[in-house]
Amino acid sequence: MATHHLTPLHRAALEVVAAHAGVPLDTLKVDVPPNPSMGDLAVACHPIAKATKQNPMAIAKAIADAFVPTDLLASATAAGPFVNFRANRPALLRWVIEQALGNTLVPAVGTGKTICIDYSSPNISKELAFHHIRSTGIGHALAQIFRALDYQVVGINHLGDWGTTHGMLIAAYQQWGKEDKIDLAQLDIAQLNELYVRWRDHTNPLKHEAAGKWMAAIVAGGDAAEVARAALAKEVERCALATNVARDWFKKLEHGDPEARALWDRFRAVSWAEFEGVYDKLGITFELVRGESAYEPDLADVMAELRAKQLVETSEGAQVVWLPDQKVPVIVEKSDGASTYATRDFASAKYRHATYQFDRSIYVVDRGQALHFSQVFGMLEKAGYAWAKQCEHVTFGLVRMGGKKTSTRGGAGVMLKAVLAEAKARALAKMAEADSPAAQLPLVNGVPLAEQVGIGAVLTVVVAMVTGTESFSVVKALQLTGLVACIVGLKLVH
RNA sequence: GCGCCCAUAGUUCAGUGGAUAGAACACUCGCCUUCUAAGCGAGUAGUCGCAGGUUCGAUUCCUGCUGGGCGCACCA
Repeated sequence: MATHHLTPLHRAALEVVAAHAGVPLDTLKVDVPPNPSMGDLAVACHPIAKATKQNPMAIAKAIADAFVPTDLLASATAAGPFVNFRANRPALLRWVIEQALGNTLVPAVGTGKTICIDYSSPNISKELAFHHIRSTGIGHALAQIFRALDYQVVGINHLGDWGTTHGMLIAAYQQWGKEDKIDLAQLDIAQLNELYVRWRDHTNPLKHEAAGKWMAAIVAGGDAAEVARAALAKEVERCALATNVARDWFKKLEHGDPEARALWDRFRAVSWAEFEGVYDKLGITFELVRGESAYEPDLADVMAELRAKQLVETSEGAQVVWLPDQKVPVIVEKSDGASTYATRDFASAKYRHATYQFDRSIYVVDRGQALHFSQVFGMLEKAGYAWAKQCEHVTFGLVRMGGKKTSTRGGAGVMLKAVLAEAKARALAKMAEADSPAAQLPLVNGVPLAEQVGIGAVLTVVVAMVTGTESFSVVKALQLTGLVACIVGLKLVH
């Protein structure tokens, strides 16, 4: 047990037991008794019993009998193999108040250390879906905690603004933009999102209107099956061609094609304006907003480096890196020569280390990305960077609403804006219904109280649910009881 | 098929190598001079998935099994 973070009270209890038994401090630990009436702190004597081959109950009794009150400890009693201590309340309270006033209640364990935290990192050109609040909220909470511990925190928003997805958007705009009379000057994120979803459907053979009939016919067999099979094959081929069109657009973008670049710039600006509004509402901030595209100039160097270190092989036309104990290699360059996000994350990790000399670099990303991050960290290690061990992937599970996933891939996403609006509306209704005096308070920091309460509740619940199969509902979040109510209350005070 | 994660109260989730495993919601009862709601108080609630192992002691650590989630090369 790390003894350097102990409060004087904990240390005092440990010292009493350790001194009497003649064992080092760090072999013992302090617990809280199951019942407050038993005492404030408990030290178990089992480790001493093990070391000295004595009866733990006898040891505890001997220590309690020999106890002499100290500045901080008022009494000691033996309870089975435990020594239970009661604190000297006035002395303890004085200590707590002094620490609180001096703002030293939280140990400054991070002084002089830098920590990079990658969170939120949404994809440009898609609306912020509800699930984005997980990474955003957890990352921001971690950042605040590390700041309180006196770390220098670099909150990073690694925008997904590069890659084939953006080729898809350009392709979709080329395909439908004109006929739909999409005005680039008036473009909004909903339209971009729609283009994206439409393109994904456009390149998915199973989304063809006749796909259901074909599948049925194939299952039924006979001559009709042959016809259906041919039609499906044709559709698959068309989708493959369309997919290549998107890949080509991304390649053009990577090579600086002016038309591709201009569209991408516009899509990016529209998206960022939208994101900023939401972050503002949530009270989320970043030290660095740097998209994947910013690493594009580094990619050639990364490839050269990986090749120089003889890590790259050609496999099925793509450039790949094999990692130990992995059945599938990491693709660092696609067969058409375009980059992948593994390469870009490799470059961004190097950038972060070069720029901030971080002691830790944390990525707050859902656990579906676990393989990806283990690959990126693995490549860094294989490339000889010792600091790869200081990189960590902080995972969390998917958010479910009503038992369903909230992914945007299929276009059935739940929008973050909608959830926040609902939270606000419900908070407002709740206040009015309870005839609460709070409803009379018009603004807190210029924002309607209901909005603060609603957002606070949603953020708190979303950050609190870290493991397992989460299920979220706004109604639940707004059951302002217990912990949630306390935290929301604190948020309002600040 | 392979890999990673998870399994605790009716539900959603905490938690720990040690003493009686917790909270919220739900449910039941009571209080707030009438009813309802909100509020407050109390109560009921558990084979800690199953089976072995390590240990003085396992819900916690290890192995196997079962059940669920996610991921497995040119999306990010």
